[in-house]
Amino acid sequence: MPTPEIELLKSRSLPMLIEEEIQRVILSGQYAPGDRINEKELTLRFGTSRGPIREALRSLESSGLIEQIPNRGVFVRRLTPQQAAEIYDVRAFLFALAGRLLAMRASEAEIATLRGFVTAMDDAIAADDTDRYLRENFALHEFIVAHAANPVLASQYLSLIKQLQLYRARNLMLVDSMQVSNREHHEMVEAIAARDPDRAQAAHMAHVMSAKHRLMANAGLS
Amino acid sequence: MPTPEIELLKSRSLPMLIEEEIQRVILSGQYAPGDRINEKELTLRFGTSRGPIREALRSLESSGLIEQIPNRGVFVRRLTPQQAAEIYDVRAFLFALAGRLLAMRASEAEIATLRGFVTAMDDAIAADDTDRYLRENFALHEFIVAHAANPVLASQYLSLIKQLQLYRARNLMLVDSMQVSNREHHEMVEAIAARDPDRAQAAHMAHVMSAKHRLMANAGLS
DNA sequence: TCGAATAAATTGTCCTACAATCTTCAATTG
DNA sequence: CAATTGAAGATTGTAGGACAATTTATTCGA
Repeated sequence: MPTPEIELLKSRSLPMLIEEEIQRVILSGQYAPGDRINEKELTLRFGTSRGPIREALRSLESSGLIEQIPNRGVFVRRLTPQQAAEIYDVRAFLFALAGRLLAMRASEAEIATLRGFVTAMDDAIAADDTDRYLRENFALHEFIVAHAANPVLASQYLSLIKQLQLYRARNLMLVDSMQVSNREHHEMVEAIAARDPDRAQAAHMAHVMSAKHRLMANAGLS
Repeated sequence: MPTPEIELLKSRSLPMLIEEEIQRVILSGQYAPGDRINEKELTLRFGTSRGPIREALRSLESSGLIEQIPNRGVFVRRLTPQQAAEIYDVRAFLFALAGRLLAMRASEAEIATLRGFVTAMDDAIAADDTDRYLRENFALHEFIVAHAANPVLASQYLSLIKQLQLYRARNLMLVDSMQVSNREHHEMVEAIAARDPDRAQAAHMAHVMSAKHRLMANAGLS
């Protein structure tokens, strides 16, 4: 009886829609890390039977957002600082590859777009608009990865990003780190504009590692 | 009468076992890329109902071994040379990270093991024993990734390796390329032994890119 | 032989059922 | 009173039947 909103299927299968919705709920924080996810509750929420629900959960498991414990159910994954650090290392290398690839193939239009993001972030910093900064920041990163023309890379990178969202060290971006961060963005984009793969690769990797260190420092780690 | 199979069920769920078995069948080539996978056939093969089968297939889909087409079923994924090349690029960067991490933390015992692999491969080349070379080669790569102490890295790397196995360009290793390849292994291992992260990183990346180029050349591409 | 009509097979989903296991919570015991 | 036990109750894991929607195979007619 509930949720008639999921009538848009036909293109995507029901488990896929359910998967996306559960993912959305997890990433939005409605389900917190460690929370148990109840199948019956989901059948009520979506108005489907357990079959599609269980299929969706299987899919989510391989994406690293939930953990399945036999006979006990599925739980929203809980990331340790250690695990977050490991993800950052992998992310740095993937992002470095994205930067290198983009530097080798970026069009003038793409470069203009990239510069637009950086300028927008400069504006956001000047206006002390953290929300806007974060939005533009995410858009820049996503743009770079999406335009590197390597779907495998994009898929693995996005998977890591999602997992990192489980690690809410509630690190409120300080104006200070926004400035540092955007200086790094500037170097990344200029390296791409210069069509210098090595420089771009280094800049992209340095940027993620720098973000990692900022986060770890924030969390009181090394 | 505790059969081993029942014991396995304690630790791993039925869909997981099914998933592993299907994966084994795919990687062994029994199911070829493009083949359709029939649910009913699988229920007969495994003696289970469709539920666990479908769950296993969902899991396999996110691992990139199969593709799901709505209302048509699941098919063993078919990789284009282009896609294989993309996977190689990502693999190169992940492997570079593995090399770097291992160079920073390898124990004397680990280094000895690594040298053992390289020596074994030299022997295999001398004996023109391709099978043994391939076995040791796989073991070396796996060892490096497993001992880099980054589970996220290991998991993504292994996922790529599995996908690459779908791309059977039947590139029979030539003695020639075995020699080149093992020279690269030597440099990788010595860089690790020297605890030189930058050198190890470069050597590992170069090795994978070199393998990529050998494969692409074999396949008649650039 | 070709194409259309028909039959068969397959997927996607729901439902009910039930054993195995986990969780809860109250009664019992030390 | 705290800790333990143990019986309900809940939940997961799996089976199996059912059926609409869709795809694939087959047959038949032109």
